[in-house]
Amino acid sequence: MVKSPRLTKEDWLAAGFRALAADGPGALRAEALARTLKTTKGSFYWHFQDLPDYKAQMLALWRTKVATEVIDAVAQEPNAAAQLQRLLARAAEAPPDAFGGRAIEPAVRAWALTDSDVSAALSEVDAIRVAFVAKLLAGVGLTDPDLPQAIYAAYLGLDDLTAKGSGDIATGLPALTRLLLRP
Amino acid sequence: MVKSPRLTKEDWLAAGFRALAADGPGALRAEALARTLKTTKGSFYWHFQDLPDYKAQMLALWRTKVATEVIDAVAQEPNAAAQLQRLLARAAEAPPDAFGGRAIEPAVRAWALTDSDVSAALSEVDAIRVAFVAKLLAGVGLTDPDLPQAIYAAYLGLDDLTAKGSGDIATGLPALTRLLLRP
DNA sequence: ATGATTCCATACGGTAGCGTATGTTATTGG
DNA sequence: CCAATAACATACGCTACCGTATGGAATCAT
Repeated sequence: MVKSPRLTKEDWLAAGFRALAADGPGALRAEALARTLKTTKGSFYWHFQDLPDYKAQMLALWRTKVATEVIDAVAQEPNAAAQLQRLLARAAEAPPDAFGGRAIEPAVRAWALTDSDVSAALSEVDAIRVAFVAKLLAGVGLTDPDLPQAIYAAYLGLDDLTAKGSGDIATGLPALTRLLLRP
Repeated sequence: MVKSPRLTKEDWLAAGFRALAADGPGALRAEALARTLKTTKGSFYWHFQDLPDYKAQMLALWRTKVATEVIDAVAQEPNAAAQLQRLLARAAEAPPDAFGGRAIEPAVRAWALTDSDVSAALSEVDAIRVAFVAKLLAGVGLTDPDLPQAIYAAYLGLDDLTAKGSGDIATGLPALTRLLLRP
């Protein structure tokens, strides 16, 4: 299954996410991306107006992907307790390295440090996730208003700890799970 | 107290940390830093051999600063329980914006994504801190081997949540404290 | 003071990337 | 098969930065 030599907009965006995950936001350059795609920036500037336009489309794509990603993944579980366990177990897994997976989240967070649009989108995503965790916790009787943020912060921090490629997968969240679900 | 127009190596390094915190690792450029210091890169290349040398010195300085920073801050407390509470309370505070403070930690972590030396130093620092938290937790009878990593991850994640300058200080760790210290 | 040394300014060549302009090939509709 | 258009290649001027080289100013030792 050889790919067509013609590239789509989505090919460029996917390459952007790979570059972002591998080398950070500084790797989002037209000519560098063109080299990895074995083409030239003539293609880039046909599909996109300029770099800001390209980055905005990357951000929009990421934004829609992550909006419901985690929520959908646990929605199949029957009740809040099971959903919560599923969520925390998921957090302890090795992140999938595909685009949109958790592997690029630290890179997006790094990106947000220098781009206010990314920062705003990230704040939205964080708020959505914290609210979701709060709902699950309330379902098992934990109503401390600060707890959802703490749980979500642990989720983010474990991403940080594993993103450095130290090899070993962080195993902290099961410990939190035990702590939370004890009666 | 007007500063001397002559700059020291430390002035350059401090400017680097300000730039890193404000604009990310991509801001560590000789000429850009020179502009903020109202001088020229002639000074930079007198104090430092080149950019890699400069970055290595920044990293070494940060590395020594953070090695004992948090540990010293809580060492004055008499026992493990008090030290633990002090640590978690500290984590919930607004980070000091001075150099070496927690404000630059997300930036250093972003920096680590594209620099393996930074990544290695960060792994060391993480390991030291996790070990310290483990000691404190053991002092209050919590010996779950995964728990220190979870607590530290929450600490990191709260930095992420506040680093975006959303204004409101994260208040999640007190919730974790209550959860941990209940009998 | 003055000579030596430290510190900084300026000019230079080289590289890499941006965005545009324009030419060239590939694909499609009729 | 052949326009028409979509997709890409190439060349260009521009800017920003790197690292060096060298001259000049500030500071210090004696």
